[in-house]
Amino acid sequence: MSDRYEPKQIEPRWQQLWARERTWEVSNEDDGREASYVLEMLPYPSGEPHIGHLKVYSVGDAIAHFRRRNGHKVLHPLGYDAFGLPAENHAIRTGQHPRESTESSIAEFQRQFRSWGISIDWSREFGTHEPSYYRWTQWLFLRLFEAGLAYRKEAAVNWCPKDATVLANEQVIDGRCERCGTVVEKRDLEQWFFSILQYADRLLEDLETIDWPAHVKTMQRNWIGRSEGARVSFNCVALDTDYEVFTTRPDTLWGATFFVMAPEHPDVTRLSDSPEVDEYVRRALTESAEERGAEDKEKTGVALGATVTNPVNGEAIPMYVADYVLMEYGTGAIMAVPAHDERDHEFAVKHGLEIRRVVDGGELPYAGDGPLVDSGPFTGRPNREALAEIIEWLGAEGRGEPAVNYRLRDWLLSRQRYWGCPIPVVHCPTDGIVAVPDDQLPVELPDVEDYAPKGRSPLAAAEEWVNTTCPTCGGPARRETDTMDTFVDSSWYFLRYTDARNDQAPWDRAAADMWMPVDQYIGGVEHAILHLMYARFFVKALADLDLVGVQEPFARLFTQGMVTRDGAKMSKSKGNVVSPRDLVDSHGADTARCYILYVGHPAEGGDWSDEGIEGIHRFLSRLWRAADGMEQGPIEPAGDPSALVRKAHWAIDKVTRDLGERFATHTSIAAVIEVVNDLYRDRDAVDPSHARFAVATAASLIFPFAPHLGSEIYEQLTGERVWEQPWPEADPALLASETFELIVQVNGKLIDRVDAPAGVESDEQERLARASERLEARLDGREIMKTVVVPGRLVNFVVK
RNA sequence: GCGGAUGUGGCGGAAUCGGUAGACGCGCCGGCUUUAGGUGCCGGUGGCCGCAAGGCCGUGGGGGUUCGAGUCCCUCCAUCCGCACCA
Repeated sequence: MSDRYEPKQIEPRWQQLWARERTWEVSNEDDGREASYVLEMLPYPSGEPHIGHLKVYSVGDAIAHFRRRNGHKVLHPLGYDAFGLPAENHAIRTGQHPRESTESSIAEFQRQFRSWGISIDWSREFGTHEPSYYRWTQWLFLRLFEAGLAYRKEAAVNWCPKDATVLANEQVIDGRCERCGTVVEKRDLEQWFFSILQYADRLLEDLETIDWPAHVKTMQRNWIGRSEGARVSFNCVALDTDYEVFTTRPDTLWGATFFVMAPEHPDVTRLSDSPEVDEYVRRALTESAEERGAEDKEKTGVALGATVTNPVNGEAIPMYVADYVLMEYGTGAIMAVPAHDERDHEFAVKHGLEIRRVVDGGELPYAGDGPLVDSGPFTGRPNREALAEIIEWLGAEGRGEPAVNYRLRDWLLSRQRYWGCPIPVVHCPTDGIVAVPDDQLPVELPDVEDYAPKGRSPLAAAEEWVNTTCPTCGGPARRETDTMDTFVDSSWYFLRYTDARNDQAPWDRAAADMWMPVDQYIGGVEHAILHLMYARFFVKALADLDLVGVQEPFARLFTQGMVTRDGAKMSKSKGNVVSPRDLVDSHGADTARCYILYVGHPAEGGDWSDEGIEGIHRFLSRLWRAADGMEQGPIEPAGDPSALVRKAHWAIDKVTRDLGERFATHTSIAAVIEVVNDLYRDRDAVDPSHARFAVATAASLIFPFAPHLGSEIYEQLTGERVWEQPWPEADPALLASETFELIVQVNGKLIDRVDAPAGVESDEQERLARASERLEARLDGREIMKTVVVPGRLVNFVVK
């Protein structure tokens, strides 16, 4: 053994041992231990791992190790989210098959993940692009299809002209494609959808049952966007048609002074053939979502020259077409109440329309509550109370009913792209859409010459593959050429890990029941909506099909903060990227892992500092040198416990609570540093057996963060494998010290500190405080009005 | 605009239940070791006044509750994140 800490010699040895002995593999057999499922979000293998990957696995691995040593049987698997656009775009540029580039990235990820020493059950590893995986993605799609939860319909969908594919609502950020930033267009296309909207209420209610960060729950609630109100019919005499609107404020019906339709509303052109309307609609439709949604956009619109009848007072109110009304929400038409809605107010002012107050209160537009005015039979009633009665009254008249609306839309899952899971259906001229029978799965992705999207899936060019026979009638039929959104792949992967090698079923029910739900899920907050909402929907749908026994996939969620450098996000363009590979090369995996967990609480962002990592490296070196020369033998401290032994017990208690209860990895590591510092300071005075105990304890406590060094030192001192040892327990008797520093205050200000015996009586504690010389000087003869004694802590004298 | 979070030394951060503000690390200063640099080890390090003893100030600003506030309440400011014409 050299006299220097050499991670390059220590780390590979342990990694090889763990691989050879398959240390982190777990079986699905019940062995009496509590089953615990710790999972980091599935990585997308592109290029090589970045610092965010190092962080998520450093956090997750610490939790997995901590649980194992606390008696849990831990499932901690890993795989790859291998389908997707970057690999395909790379293929378009270079002609290299996406499978090749993806698999070489996966190989690099595997190599680096192993070099980090994370405790993964590699026997359950897979990529979502492997036919043995996507066979079951297709199988699950068919179960949802049979249940009516996957369907095809024509709709105005988001189209990214650059990526030449449709996008889900969730993938459009500020009117732009999430991936490439191109302004998206609306196109009417027939597409596949999942009925996530049907699950909106359950997705909302069950948030109560899971332990997730509040802000993530809030984001999901806002995204679902549930609004309660009423659907109300307005009759249009000219066309003899009833138009329904959705409103959350039926109490303001008496204040409705006009009626507005979205430009996309099919009846707009029937209601008016004026060139002005025609021109307005045409312009609105060519505008991008971004332009139309611009913050300070004026409220434009054109009168349709027709009227509708307000059902509550029989009044004829004018109809308009205006682009501030959206076709996708509600019914594509609204009743406008300018006195009590900001947008309607703005429109009314601009177009000189009547503004009629019906709720008493502040300045118009007034969206608050108050007594109703000018509201027929409801005049004088508090608006909130009247609201329900108005809905009831509308119901009796046949003019309305209670209604709930959601912001959430059904999940558009088809993509006109190559590198994804084929949708397993065929189109038959006789039988229509026909599911591919289960025994013909997987429908394998064929090889093609040209990956470039041309407004239809590149798969359409694989004629031999496309032309097939109908499973129902045996006649000629064509395969579906769209592929699935990659979020489908990642909506069930955590179930596959429970039984990853099963070729008879996606998973064995008993295996899934044993492990699910994931006890601790760890990942970036950027998936707060997309992945986390889709996976929740999938599990609920699968529960309804009796394929799983849980309603929620992830019982607890931990969202890690982003690692920055110089306060900025790391990016190649800024040139401030820290590569995990270089770090492991220069300092070793243990140092890299510890540093990332030490800069701050892992839920917060942390700013990378090249000097900071040296500090952690120094600490691990000091720990290593403290052990250097120590022989194998017992680690129980001999004789009376010294301050150092007490300190070690204090650290055990601190790390157990910080790591176990609040994921506070930074203060956990700081506690171990303190033990090592104390040992160095006192090393000449300390009993050798106490020093051994301190070093062994430090090794045991640092193991979840620095597994190689922890194992190395622990083995050197004890001959044992630290991961097979139970998590250490602090001796409560050694946590309580015999004396404490009694704080003496005057009016809450610190005056003096005096030594006092632990467990001292209140009277005695006060007497000790009064004896302080500095107190006397400070009181300067003033009278003590009141004395506050906090046992075991302080005495506060209130004067004057 | 709505919703959420955050604000503490030169820097990252700690203070977990209203009770010693600044743990731990970086940086900086000093000492020892060393031919020297580096490494290592020891000590110091919130600001101001003071030779010292000691004193005063101090957790984004202002106000409040309390014997006592970084922590609770009100208000303002700043930064970050999410949503954004959702009727």
